[in-house]
Amino acid sequence: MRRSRAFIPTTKEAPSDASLASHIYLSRAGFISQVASGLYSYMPLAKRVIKKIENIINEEMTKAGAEEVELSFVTPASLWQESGRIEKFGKELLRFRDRKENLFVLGPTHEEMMVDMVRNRVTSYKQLPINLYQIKTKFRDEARPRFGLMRGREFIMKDGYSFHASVADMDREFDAMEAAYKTILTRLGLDFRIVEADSGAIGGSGSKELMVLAGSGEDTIAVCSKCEYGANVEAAKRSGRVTIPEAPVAEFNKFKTPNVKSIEDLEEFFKVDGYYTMKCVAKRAVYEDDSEVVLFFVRGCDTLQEVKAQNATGALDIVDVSEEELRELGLIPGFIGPLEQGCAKHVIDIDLRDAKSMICGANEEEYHFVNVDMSVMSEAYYADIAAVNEGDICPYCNGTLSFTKGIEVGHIFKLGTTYSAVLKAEFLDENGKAQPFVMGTYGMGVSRLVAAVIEQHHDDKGCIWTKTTAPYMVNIMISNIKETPQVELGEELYAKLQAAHVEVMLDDRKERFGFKMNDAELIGFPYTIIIGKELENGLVQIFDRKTKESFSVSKDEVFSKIMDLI
RNA sequence: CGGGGUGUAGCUCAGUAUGGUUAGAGUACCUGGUUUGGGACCAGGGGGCCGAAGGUUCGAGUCCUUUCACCCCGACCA
Repeated sequence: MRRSRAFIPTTKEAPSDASLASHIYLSRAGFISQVASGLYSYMPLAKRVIKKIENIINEEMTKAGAEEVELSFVTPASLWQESGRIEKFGKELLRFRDRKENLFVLGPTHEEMMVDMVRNRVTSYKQLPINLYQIKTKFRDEARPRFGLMRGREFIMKDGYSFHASVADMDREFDAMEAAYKTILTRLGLDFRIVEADSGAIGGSGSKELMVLAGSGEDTIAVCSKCEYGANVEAAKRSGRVTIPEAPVAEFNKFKTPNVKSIEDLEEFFKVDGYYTMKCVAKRAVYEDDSEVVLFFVRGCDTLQEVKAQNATGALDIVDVSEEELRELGLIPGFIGPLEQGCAKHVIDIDLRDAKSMICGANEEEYHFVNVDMSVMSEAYYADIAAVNEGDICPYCNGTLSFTKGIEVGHIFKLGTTYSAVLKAEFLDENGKAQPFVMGTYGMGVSRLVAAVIEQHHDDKGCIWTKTTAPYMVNIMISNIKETPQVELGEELYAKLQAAHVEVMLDDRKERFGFKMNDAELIGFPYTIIIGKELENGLVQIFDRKTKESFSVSKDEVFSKIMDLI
């Protein structure tokens, strides 16, 4: 492509509302154009990058035995009513009616559509397994879209669904998809981690997220210093802590503790480590038809992980409760403990099972119990509800956990029969018995990947595309188009590289050197061939965007040199 | 969905407290000229329903009411 003919509207200034590097540079370099909140148009450069990513996904999916399909974007609301998700998704589903007043939904994900396509067509275990995927625009009417392509309302996603006759076969496919996703992200040139994730209300026996590591990521993930373990903090586990403080020595007793309400007060009052105190976090668990107050107990040095807490109760949502509500139930905020207290349901963190030497509220104004032995509460409901801390011990080895930020670019689920059962998608097994399909689902955010590449690969000058994602591999810059020899060499190289199937841009604009260089750095071509002053000595320069270094080569060798580099 | 903020030239923004000729700057764009290794310089030029609707007033970008859009924090995000 000739730069003089290309539609690449670069600007010196970023949109005032852009804060993330990917948003700023993709806007400034003329990749994307915002049209409304969470809606972006892809200009030529972005379109090229998207195609590259899609091609890599297609290649790896094909290798893994998956078949590409395309489901309609507009989906009948009746399918969503059938699965029950029309309520669950709520306002995120954009609904509208056609001229015949039939209700439709813009597809935010396509489990229902895919199941609908397969059910009654695949009817025997002999036809299984199958794995179908598509790469398509999705629409979720997010309450608050933000960060450019990172969290748009309309976005491109690869979504795949596999159908199996057994859980074991689904597990096999799940592992194969994980491996394929690993290959895809590696080929894209990304530094990533596959982590264990919260499966959420949708259930299923397991899920993993693919996290591109970047400081600007919205998710916090815990990673092990020694082994491969990584998990979203919403799901991270631990096996304990490195050092356990010395236990306080005391007899079981009820102590008067005036004005000692917070954990800090307790630690100060008894001169004891927070490890031996018990914190109560009261929440209201909201279910489909009713709600109740639930008391969550964790060690004073821990914090409640709300996603885990929600999962432990099976609630649809958990919300804060006021002190007044607690008092109405007969609870005394600041002095709530698990002993001798039956006002509300308890969930106790597993780390407190059989804990000794604990201090907890006595459910009486200004009193705490000391030297509590939790083994007396062995019948209580224990669950993993505490957030892991940096420095906690890995659940699989003796390494320690540390936190890092990640961008979720993929999520793979073992769905099981969640959808097939409710949508009555069944096959006949070897015994002629009807069984719902066992399913897996595999998502990857294509447009989010575009942003993720830049979040991980940029500098203060602009984008630094990896070789497999770059919209053009080589940029030929003619420093001064009034110098005929420069133009001639530029044209010659341009023709030669095109003939060699290299994606090449020829910057033939009547602009000054500095202007064109800044432009090239902003766009982020991996290599720029600078044809300029040194041509008098038979030399041109090759500029490497990643290292920002350039070196001279003779004009006769530049073609073979660039072919070596790419 | 709660709280806050902003809408003026393609873009980034002044101007609005205290209403007053023809609404400004930088940048981008067009013309001509000089430049040509890190976003050049000079001269000339085009470009605005001041988000929208209604109101107050002799007079509204500015004051009042309504509304829409966009952004930020939070909640939400299988």
